[in-house]
Amino acid sequence: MSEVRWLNAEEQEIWRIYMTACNELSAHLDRQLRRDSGMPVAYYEILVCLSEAPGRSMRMSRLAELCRSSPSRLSHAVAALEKAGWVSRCLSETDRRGWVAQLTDAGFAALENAAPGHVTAVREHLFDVLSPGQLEALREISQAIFEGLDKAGRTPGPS
Amino acid sequence: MSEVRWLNAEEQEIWRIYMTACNELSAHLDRQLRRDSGMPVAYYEILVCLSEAPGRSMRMSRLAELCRSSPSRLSHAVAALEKAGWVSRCLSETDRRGWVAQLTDAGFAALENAAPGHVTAVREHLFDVLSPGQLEALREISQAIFEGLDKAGRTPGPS
DNA sequence: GGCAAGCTGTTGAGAGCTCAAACAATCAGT
DNA sequence: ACTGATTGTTTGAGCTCTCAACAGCTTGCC
Repeated sequence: MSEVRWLNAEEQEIWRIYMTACNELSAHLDRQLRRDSGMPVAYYEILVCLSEAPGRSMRMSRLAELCRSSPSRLSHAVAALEKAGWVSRCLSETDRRGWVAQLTDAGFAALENAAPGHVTAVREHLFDVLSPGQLEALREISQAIFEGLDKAGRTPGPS
Repeated sequence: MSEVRWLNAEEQEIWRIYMTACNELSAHLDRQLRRDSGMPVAYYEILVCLSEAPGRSMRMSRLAELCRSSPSRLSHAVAALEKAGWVSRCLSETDRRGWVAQLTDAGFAALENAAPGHVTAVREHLFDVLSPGQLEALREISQAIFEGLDKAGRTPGPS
């Protein structure tokens, strides 16, 4: 029940520029991918995960875990990808509750078509504007933030 | 027309952890604000901008600029905020094309109610997990990314 | 004055997300 | 086996965002 520790001007600026840069970068990449390949970044990441899996296929639950997606969100997304002909679904043979998503040939082709533009944009707007030291710092910073969230998530704390 | 410069394993890890940390932090704060105060972060930011403006009111176009929002998005958002009774709109007196959004007393009260929890969450998950040196680095990194995007936006370049 | 061009903001359709609810298959305990 | 809890996934409603199209006002120029 202690007093709120408000942000001073400097802290507000850091907070604001951090969120702005990340959001604008996400938005830029999403527009690029939609325009050039007709898919949002979230769908691209699903296809990438599938393409790297053995047999280009994976259980829905495992896929959701890798993509940091809720089961519901993944279910909707895979339904859309199925409609586009990029993914197919079939019942798991070992556990009849489960479904296995598989990348189709058309899906793999779409991914091969989309990847160069996407990777080029990431390199241009992230790796080309930061020094090696800054990249290492960014990794450590991001890990600290992520671990802080993760810990709080597992231990239902104050916020 | 040169070859694509793919990301190596280390670069992929940095890219991935950066996006994940920022997205998870955003999602965490959005859930907190929705749960405790019934508004998404995007709406909270609109209310903050208005609360700091003279007369707690501002032209829609200026507000969109400050919130880094498209005119359309802001228009939808303010319509929702008006429905909630937190914002009111009236025609500009100087330019009859324009509208002025104003924070209502109920909107100011909602903001006062929401701010402590939000700021506490930001402090807990950002400022409390990073050292002063990391915060300064994060500011510089974010500025570099943002300026890189901004420049590319004004000069229609490769991506 | 009159007209084209530009600015300001809204609207509607559609896409993707979240949340809560549902449902079927499995597991653990008796 | 039977029952209840748990797991894996889907579904539907509602919300917010994007994009493209539109409408009203203003400005500059003849």
